[in-house]
Amino acid sequence: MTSRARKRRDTTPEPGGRFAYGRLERVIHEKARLGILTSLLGAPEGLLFTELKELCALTDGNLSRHIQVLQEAGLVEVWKGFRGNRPQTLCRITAEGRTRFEQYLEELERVVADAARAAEHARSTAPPRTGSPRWLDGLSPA
Amino acid sequence: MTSRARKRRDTTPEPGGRFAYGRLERVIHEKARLGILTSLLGAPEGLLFTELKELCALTDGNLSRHIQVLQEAGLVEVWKGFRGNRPQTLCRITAEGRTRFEQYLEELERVVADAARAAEHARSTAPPRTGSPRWLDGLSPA
DNA sequence: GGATGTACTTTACACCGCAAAGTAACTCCG
DNA sequence: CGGAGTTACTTTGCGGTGTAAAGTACATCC
Repeated sequence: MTSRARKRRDTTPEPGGRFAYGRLERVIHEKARLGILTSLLGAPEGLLFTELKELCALTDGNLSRHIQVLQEAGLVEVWKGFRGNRPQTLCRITAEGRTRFEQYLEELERVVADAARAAEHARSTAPPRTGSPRWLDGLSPA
Repeated sequence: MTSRARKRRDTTPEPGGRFAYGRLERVIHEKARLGILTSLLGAPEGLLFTELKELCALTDGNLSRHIQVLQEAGLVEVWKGFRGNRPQTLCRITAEGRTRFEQYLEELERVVADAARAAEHARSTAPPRTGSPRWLDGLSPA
């Protein structure tokens, strides 16, 4: 049932693939942003720019940019105001942000579980292999 | 104890930070590569290019590039040879690759655990908040 | 023999994380 | 008062990179 009449070359992968992890949203799947979202998940009342900066050990510019991205993606809301006379930015995860992050986390758990299963499987079937595989005709190490 | 004599501006974050996740290696922390490494973890004897392509639902070019990156990082070995008269590429995770990936996975578990804790904490303390936070003087939604 | 398929590699580019520099307003000190 | 330093950010610049598209080389089918 491979469709006939593909005009030009088309290497589009069939969806699926046991280890494709398509649900790992790009916007979320990022070191720094993972930290930010995790922090915010635990603080429904929101966190200040400075608090986030500390928690995630980010530079100002870095954090600024990531917040902007998360905001544009609709994952967080940003409130700008003043505390006394200094500017203060408050970030809060949105309802949508929470659900999307939770979906992402489910997929992450799947990664961890798959890896654990894989490691287990490998350990139980074959002793850790070294040396060259011999079932290839002409073989070269790189 | 903040060091005196910082000549110019320096926003370098102190290492640490509860949600910094510094152990999430860049090379590994990538959707596609996560799939590849997980696949390889479960197959100590290695996997063929085509098998990986299927498993991870990647295009040829894409997979080629990622394998190259992983190889340059020392995480996988690549063997090139022929099966019959067609070229066949075999990838195998290296010993170092396995340990680095396992370290990465530990950090990933930490992310998941932290997020779970955060969600739990949020649920138990405050009812999900909506509306504007009122403890900022001049507030504006964006 | 050329059209199509397999098994890749190479190229091209748009996007993006991150550090450094910039802005603006306040505070401290001599 | 002035300027040096701090806070709380935003903007800019650039080097790195994921991905689609095109390219290569060989084999097979009609």
